[in-house]
Amino acid sequence: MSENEHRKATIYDLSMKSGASASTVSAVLNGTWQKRRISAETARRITALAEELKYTANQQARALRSSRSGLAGLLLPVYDTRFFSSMAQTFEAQARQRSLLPVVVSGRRDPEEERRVVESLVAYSIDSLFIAGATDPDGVHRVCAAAGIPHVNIDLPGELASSVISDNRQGARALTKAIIDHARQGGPLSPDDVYMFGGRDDHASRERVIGFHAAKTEIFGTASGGDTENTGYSPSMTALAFERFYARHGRLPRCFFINSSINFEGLLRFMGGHDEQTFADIVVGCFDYDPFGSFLPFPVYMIRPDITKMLERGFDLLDHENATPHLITIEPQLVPPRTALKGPLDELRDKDAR
Amino acid sequence: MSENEHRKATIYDLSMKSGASASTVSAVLNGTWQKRRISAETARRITALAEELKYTANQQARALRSSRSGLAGLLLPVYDTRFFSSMAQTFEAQARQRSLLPVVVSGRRDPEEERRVVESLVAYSIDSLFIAGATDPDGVHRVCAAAGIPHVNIDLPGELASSVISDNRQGARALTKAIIDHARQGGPLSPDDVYMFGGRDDHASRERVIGFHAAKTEIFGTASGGDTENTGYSPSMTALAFERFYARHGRLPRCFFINSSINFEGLLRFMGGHDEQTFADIVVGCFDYDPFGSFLPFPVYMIRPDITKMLERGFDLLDHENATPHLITIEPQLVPPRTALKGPLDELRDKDAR
DNA sequence: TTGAAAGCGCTAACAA
DNA sequence: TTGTTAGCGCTTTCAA
Repeated sequence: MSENEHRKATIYDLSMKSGASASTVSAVLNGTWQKRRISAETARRITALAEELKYTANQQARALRSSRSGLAGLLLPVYDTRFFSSMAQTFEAQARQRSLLPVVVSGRRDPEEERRVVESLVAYSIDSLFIAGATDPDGVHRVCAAAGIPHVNIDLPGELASSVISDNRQGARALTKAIIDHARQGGPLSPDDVYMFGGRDDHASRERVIGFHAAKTEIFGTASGGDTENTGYSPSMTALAFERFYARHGRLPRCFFINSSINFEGLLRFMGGHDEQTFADIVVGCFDYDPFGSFLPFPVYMIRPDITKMLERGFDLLDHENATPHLITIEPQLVPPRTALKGPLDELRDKDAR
Repeated sequence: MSENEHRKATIYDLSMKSGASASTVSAVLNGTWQKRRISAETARRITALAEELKYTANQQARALRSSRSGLAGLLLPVYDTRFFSSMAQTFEAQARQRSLLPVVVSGRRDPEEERRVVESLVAYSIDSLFIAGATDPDGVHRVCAAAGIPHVNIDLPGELASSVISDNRQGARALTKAIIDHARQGGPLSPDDVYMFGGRDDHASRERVIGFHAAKTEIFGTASGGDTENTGYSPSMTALAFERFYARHGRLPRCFFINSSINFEGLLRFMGGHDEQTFADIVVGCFDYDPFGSFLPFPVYMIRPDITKMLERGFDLLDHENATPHLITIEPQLVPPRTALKGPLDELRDKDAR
């Protein structure tokens, strides 16, 4: 404590001390002074004074008056997944580059909660909203539209606003081919050896199922039925699905595709109850990237969506204000087993090592 | 599009339509109406009208007037680690319970950046700040103090403000004992077989080193020297440390303690370049929790800090406004290998499975 | 090249 | 029990 906790300086303080009017001070400090033909000398004086008094503008006042808050929102389902936390990280960097303050919130895959948290953002008049992985993007769209807030969907498309998504179908196809090819090296494989677990009835999952079947058909000439199990985005339901399969067949499928890292956690739970034997000859694909997944005791192929590019396109869309909703598709990356990719923070972390 | 994008309703709109004055409307809508002795009937009428017009208060105006913004800040080093993303998730829940809007920012372990991002929060007059894992908590403290913003340190203590931290020393001691006990089951072990990698010269790392040596001394009677390697919080530096060790000894240590999941990623990178033989008989401890880490092809013990409790104590401290800085220590949890703990979101995810 | 003045939407004395 | 009034700190015409 002991610090000088005096009120923050305002433009009126600067106005007093500089002899200039408050409006002049305001113009100098928010960069519009050239336009207002204020002399460079005056500007310099005021800037120097501002620095000396450590002036920073009150954003609430600015927002109230100009009705632009300088806040950019990102709606996530959850944070604690590699995919979404990377997205938060990347979003923060990109928002700051545009001198916006990022506000990240999570809707917990509950349409009600999604609406509530977005309304809490709307109450702060955020300037724009990125909707990532919402259960009900169109519901969220409606609350944004009612408040006149520009918004884009990221990773999961909506009908009513522009969207930037991963190429789920091609990604799933490539992933499926990769695990089948790998599994075949261990001996002949039939379509019945190739399963898919996780996901639910959303756009991404549907596209991935299509890609999954496309790859099976290309390779085997047929896709066999009953080879996908919809478990929602739930670790425990996914674990149960594995238990059921195991109880029925006395083994896991030779080769399977897991819909996301959240579902992958279901496999981890299953692993907790079974010995290493059980996993001796399986080959797994996961439509998500987590560096730890890559080093499990069996081969794991993963798909990493290109988050940086998705967000960049999202900002582009907001800048250009299209009349009709656009759909932009971004190619994801296939990550082979035992690969530790560098993240967006790697240079930071490295720089940081003393 | 096509939506009715009309201006949001204000208390004046409600005042007009209800016949009551703006201040009455305001009092009703912000809950102070009992105190102002406004009749229940009036309150009811106005509330109903507000609902009908979907009124929500303009938080900027409220903040400007009342100088309380309703924003609660959390400063993290990075998001994309299980520990910090769980913290963000838990923080959001707890902030919302107190009807605050959580704003999470990352300082990237750079004192400069930390100050900058905190200043950006101060510009929005956040009501309080949680400082988690800052490189320079006291620097951040100074900018908060200058602006009169209440703040607490979480997980890493500061000298100048109250702090809630994990019991790093006892946690490290328990972790070290656990890995030594486990490794001894595979044959006799000498103190030279037990190493520590990662961390740097901060409070947490120092405490962990003390706990690490305490455990070794308790078990072996001596701690041997040169058994810790400071790599910073950098995956690549940690990977290099493993490479160096391997080059010198032709193997990894039988038993080692990794300071955090970020350093653990260094081991993953090392794994990418070496075959499974190399990891056949090692036992690893990690002072951090990641569900994937638990299922690597060798035993991994982990320590999970009790994030929920740390944040709760943090909010308590802010509520009670102590004059002198307090230090609160929270016991972390030891997680044995092949354990998939449930997270704070588990019920949500499960509920979610259809 | 600059200043005066109005007002963004809300809260909180103070009056009535 | 309710209304009037004066700002919070800023932006933005409009006038000088």
